[in-house]
Amino acid sequence: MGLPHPSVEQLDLATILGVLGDPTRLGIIAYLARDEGTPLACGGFLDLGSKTNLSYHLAKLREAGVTRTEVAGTSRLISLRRDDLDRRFPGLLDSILASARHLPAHAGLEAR
Amino acid sequence: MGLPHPSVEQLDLATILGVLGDPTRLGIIAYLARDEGTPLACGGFLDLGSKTNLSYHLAKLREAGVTRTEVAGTSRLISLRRDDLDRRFPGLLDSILASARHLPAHAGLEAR
DNA sequence: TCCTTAGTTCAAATATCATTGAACAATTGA
DNA sequence: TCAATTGTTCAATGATATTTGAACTAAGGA
Repeated sequence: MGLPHPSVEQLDLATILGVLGDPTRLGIIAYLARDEGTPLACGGFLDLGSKTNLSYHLAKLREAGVTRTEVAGTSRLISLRRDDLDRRFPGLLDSILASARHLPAHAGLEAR
Repeated sequence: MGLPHPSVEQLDLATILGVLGDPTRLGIIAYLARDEGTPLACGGFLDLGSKTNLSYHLAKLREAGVTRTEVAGTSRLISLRRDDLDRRFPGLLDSILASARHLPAHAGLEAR
């Protein structure tokens, strides 16, 4: 049984910007953007916060329509809603990801 | 005596996105983008909120580095920090403004 | 069946945000 | 000087947001 996701028409710019205005959540989408082909399980973000806290932030991202969450056994596979976001807000995701690339948090990621 | 503004190096992506994740503030920058050549006084935003409330939101935008506020007599002239934002976060402002253009709030503006 | 793994939900505590009206300050024009 | 115009500051209020640990659920494997 899938989790609730907003439709493309329901995507709201203020909501999306508000949700992305947080270092943890920017970190999450930076991780996801590293290889958009492979969805990540929640555990993949564990160095960004506690399990409970990540559950909270990942729900925010999903509810805002930034990410898609698929249930796979006991795991949740998280991916960026790239197509939907690009259709609704062209260029927005890319400019945010490019800007996030210069973030200290992401500089850390680069070193892995 | 000028008001405090963050330097270009101090511009923070999460802070900027957070500040723009609000309908009133998105409305303000949409107004400003209508004619970037002419700064607007606070009074120009009065249909977006009360005087007091606008003072609050305009301070948020200035403190995040989104807008510049120049003192001119009893007025404050507000403008977008287009150059600084483009230098630090290329394409970000434009994609947000383009996305904001499809907002209901901005549809109202179009009719003026 | 029993245990482990992977996440969620809940309640509580704290912090931050948004909005308002009243009072205030500074500039300008009569 | 007086009064009007433009905004800011303050205090109070109510609404959201963030974080935590404990308890919980659901799926998989031994």
